[in-house]
Amino acid sequence: MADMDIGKRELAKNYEPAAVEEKWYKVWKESGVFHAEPDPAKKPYCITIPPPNITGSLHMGHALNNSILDCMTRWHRMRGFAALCLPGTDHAGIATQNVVERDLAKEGLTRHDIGREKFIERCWKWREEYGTRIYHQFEKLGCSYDWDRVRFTMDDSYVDAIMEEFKSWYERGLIYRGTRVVNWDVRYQSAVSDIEVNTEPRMGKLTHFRYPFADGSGYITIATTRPETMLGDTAVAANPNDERYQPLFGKMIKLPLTDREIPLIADDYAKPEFGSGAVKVTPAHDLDDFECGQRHNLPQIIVIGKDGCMTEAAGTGFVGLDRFEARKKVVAAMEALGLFEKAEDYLIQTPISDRSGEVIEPLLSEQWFVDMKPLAQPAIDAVKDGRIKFIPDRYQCIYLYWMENIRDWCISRQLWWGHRIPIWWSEEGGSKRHAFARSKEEAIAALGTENCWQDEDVLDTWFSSALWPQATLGWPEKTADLSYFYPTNLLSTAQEILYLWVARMIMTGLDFVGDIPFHDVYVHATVLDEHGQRMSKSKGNGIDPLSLIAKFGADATRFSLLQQAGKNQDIKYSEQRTELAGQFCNKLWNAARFVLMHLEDTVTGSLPEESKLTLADRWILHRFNITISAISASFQTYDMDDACRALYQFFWNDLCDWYVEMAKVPLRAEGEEKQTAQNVLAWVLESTLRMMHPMMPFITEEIWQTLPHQGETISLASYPEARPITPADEAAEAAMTTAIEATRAFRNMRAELTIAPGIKLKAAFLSADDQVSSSLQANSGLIASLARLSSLEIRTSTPADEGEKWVGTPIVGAELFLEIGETLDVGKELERIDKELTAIAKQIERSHGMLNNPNFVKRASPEKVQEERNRLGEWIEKKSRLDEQRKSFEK
RNA sequence: GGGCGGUUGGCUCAGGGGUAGAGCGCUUCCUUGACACGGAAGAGGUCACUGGUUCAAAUCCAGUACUGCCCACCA
Repeated sequence: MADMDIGKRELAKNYEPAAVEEKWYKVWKESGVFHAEPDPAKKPYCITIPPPNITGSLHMGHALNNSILDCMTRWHRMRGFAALCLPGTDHAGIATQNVVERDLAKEGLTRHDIGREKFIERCWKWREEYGTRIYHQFEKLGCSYDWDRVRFTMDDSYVDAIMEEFKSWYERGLIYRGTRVVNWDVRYQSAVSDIEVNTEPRMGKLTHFRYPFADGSGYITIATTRPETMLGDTAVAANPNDERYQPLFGKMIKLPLTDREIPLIADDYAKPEFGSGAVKVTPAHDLDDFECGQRHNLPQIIVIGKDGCMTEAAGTGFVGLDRFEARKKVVAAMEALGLFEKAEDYLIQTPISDRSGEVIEPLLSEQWFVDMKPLAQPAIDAVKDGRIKFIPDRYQCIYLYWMENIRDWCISRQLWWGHRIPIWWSEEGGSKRHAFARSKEEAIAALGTENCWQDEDVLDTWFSSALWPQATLGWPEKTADLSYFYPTNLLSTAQEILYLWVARMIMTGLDFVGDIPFHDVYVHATVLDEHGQRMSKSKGNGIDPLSLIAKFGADATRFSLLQQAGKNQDIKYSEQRTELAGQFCNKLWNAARFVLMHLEDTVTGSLPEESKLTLADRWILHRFNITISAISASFQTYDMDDACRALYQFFWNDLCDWYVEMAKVPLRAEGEEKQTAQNVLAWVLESTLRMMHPMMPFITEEIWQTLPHQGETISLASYPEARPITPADEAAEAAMTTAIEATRAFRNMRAELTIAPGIKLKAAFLSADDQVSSSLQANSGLIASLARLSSLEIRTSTPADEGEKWVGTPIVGAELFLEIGETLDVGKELERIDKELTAIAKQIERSHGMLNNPNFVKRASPEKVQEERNRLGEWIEKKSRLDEQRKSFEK
């Protein structure tokens, strides 16, 4: 290898990802490979990535999703689409407020200490410092995103979109002010939406109290899991059909611990079979009770305040107490009054705030809501009529079920970080008025008074992310981007934000832009730890994708995730998977080394003409063709796991294990034969790299650059396309199958008889099948080299018949023999034959069983029956030959 | 309580009416000029259970049992 040119091409023995990745990412980014512009000559392909929170750091879910997104983007880009993958971040109201407050706490401060304005400044400062960290992490993963178009949900133009959204819904009466029981997070002192609440079974008590009737005629027993709410009871309800209570309806009850009397009402919300059949009604602190209260015009008494402590309405004994303290005290007080009946252990489905982990307090409060029903219908239709497709399709049912039962959306949050609600208030003569306004000037104009103020609340984070696809492309302006790239093609995400986000994007897209926001919704698997547990900070079982990238490389990380991204199962992930993918990269690297080592400057990398190709050449080109067709089909349906499997098998088994081994013979030769092999090898490797590139961008670029290629970068090279399969392909496949099978059979005999691999043996074959015979003969050199044979000849009779020292084994259509002379170990050979005979006997039995079944012969298709007959014939033939061999060895 | 997945070799998973597949792990052999992060040859499974449909079921249907996820206001 003294040749300078070849020396230059030499690669290191092991693949070292770090430097390669940094180098190429920089090149790609700087040369504008990732940037897309509307181009009438091209078809658009667009993804707007799920914007991570500015508090976020790349986790396995991101790594998986963004591997998929980037793979799809790169695939389309290589196929000539104007491929845009648009990145951005979400201001993430609660999450960000949370971290900033924690940050403040380190200085011993709360947000109230510094005030709203200063606090928001701190939030912005956070976003400046940490809000774009994750971009760098996407770059590490190799994501080919258009960094010229990054968007943040609080960018000025994005805010314009939100204003437009709010204004439109407000003016159409879809946004309204309502007093409802909402999910109250006492830690953040804010409402949260239903979908931000998780129910968790927690052990608690079901407490039974006695409520005495006001007229002294005994008592009624009620059961509750939240005794402290009794202070706000305004009725007791029983089922109208409940005979026990029918005579008592309308009677008044003296509510203990208070000076109030409350009625016993009939409402079928009370289930007779539960507890005593009577239920206390607290309209201000329970959604059902609230609705029941509405039906009966009951007063609503708020006894638990926004801070989770008892209000004055709770009575002097309880005011100021924490709700859980109050619970104990109420029970004790009832006990003291002799009104406590019992408390039993009870598994309570407890609502927990997704963000703070606090027990949610249902609380009556005034909030802004969106009437969802009118928005939902078009979004239901768009999915039902197939304009939007869910993959896997089972998510369609889940989506439709939710949409058909949609509830109004509480959009106001009592937070500071977020989009301030663009509503201004004024008050005249005790009556409040409100109007939409983007600024104080607008508000004055709208309300006709300078004496006005803006609503204190901010919008739910999802109110802004609901606009993501259109707002990032310029809506409400009619931009060129919007008209070219919208609707986008793919939205890939985790299933937990199907409602929170996906459904709402569909609704806003249809409502504002008049078209769906994306065609495909791919819901990817959840990445679990290797024991099938959800990864979480508290469990400490999370795997950090950045450390995987550092250890094994971005390509290995991507490939290992894509490999497991099936449509049914969640992913049980262990670091070993990435390590294995890293070994795959190394294998690729070394295959490339091999190829480069054998390339000469005359190699063009273009395919030699058909007539010069060997069987091995024709076969590998056929395998490549099949593989590219399989991968393209899998990408089309988002079967990333299938695509990876096809790729892996082709590369490792077909290309490395067989083709490269077979190519070694002509590569050692001289002249045309050698050149053909070099060109085919270069062509196949170069094409394989392009085929792999969307999944493994870095290593493929690095190797591609050292091979004969066209273009500046593989990321803009064309993606290989499948061609129709020809009869010649099929012939090559058949002939190679025989050659491979023969090679395996010879190797197997050698191994079973423990013949040292280095020793070359004479081999022969016997075949009645012309095709098999000619194929074995034509490729005897190939087989001889792969199986380390000195020669391969055709025999017309079994060598064993002639008393020579041969051992034999059947393959499809032929019988193979190995001359082993004096080295034969008869015992081992008998063992080997017996093993084969046992296997054959099983097959014969099976075949016999089928063919002796008159129903099979009568009802199965004639082809199947014939197939089975042929099979049986073959097995019987093989058996008889082996039996003869066995006899000859027994002597 | 409803809905949806899963149950296939020791592990992780494909497959899917007609001879059970892969990777890892395991056993034996091999440092041969791409790669020991490698190569070759093996062992290993009545495809959760019970019924049904069928000439034929791991595969289709029904039910059961586990298991996971999503949804749900039973106090």
